[in-house]
Amino acid sequence: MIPDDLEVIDFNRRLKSWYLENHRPLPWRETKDPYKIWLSEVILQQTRVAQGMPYYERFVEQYPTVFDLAAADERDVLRLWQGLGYYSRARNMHFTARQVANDHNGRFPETSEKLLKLKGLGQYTAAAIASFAFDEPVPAIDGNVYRVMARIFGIESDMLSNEGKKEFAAVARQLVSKDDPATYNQAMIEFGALQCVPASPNCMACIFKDSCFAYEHQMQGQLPVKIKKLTIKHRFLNYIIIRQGDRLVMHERRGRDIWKGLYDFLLIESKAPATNPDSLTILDPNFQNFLKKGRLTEVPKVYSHILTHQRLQVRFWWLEIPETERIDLPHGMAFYNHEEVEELPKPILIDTVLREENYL
DNA sequence: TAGACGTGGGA
DNA sequence: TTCCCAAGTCT
Repeated sequence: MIPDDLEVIDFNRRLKSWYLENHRPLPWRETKDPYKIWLSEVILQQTRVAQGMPYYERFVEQYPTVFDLAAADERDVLRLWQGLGYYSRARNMHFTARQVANDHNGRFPETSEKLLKLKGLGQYTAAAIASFAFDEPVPAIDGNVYRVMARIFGIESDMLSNEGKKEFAAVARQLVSKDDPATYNQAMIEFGALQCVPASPNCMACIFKDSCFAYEHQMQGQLPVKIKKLTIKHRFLNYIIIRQGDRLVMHERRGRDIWKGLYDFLLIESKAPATNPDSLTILDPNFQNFLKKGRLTEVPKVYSHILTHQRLQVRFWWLEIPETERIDLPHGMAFYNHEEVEELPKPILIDTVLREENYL
């Protein structure tokens, strides 16, 4: 199971030659700039290359250096991030940019140990940056690498458990090339992404088919072992889009719920689908007040939005307030004109609805 | 430390 | 439709 030194040398030689012939030319691989490498790594956390690529291009364009990102408003950073998901990545990235700019003269720490102290950088990302930008011989273990190691070396422990992670890390430390850790880590990741894919890998075309544990035992479908218990919560969200002229009432989401830092509308959450708005007045006294001042129209379509741990069923109502009415908004809520609404960071669901309703 | 955190794509 | 997955991290 644990490879000996000779096996490690052979493995590295084969892997590197595969990488040199087969890797994709990705922009963040053309640079040693730790800032750009960091941007790409954060963007790619739990994200496919195809999905992250346009965001990477836009961030580099908009914020060419860590100082540019540090100088930006968090709101604008979130807006540029809109649609990528896991928005804490954007908030942490912005925080870290300011820290690097202000406390480190714009220079990123050069070891994985120090990088690990920065917000938004865990074991994987710290190792990735340390090896890619500074050639530190540390293994960067992401989902691809877990899969490659589990299959080739037959590691059957749960990659999501702490003991499992330790076992993988121990093997990974043996494997990582001391001469060229940057290429080694890129190669492991790329090999997992292109050849040793999660579903139906083409093992006939694999350079390791003569020595792969999973192939030998036909366990490609069982490895790696991931034991996850995921409970899906169903929620019913009812949004009142208060509108006066071209202005909408929006507010920034705070607290521990989803979409923190993003903007949405007056939200009334119910325990069951709310078919008539009257039932919502009981749940929200503010709504009752607004209702008297305007005209309510329902958006007929019911939206379903799926998150990792939640399944959202969402309804929208427009509440049109005549220009002559003056209304008091609850704390944190404000009117935003058309241009401002466009510029605000919003959950993709909100953006979609505003487009489908021909507001944006 | 187990659970939470987005979105889109493919089988 | 439903499920799983995708360059993980935070609390």
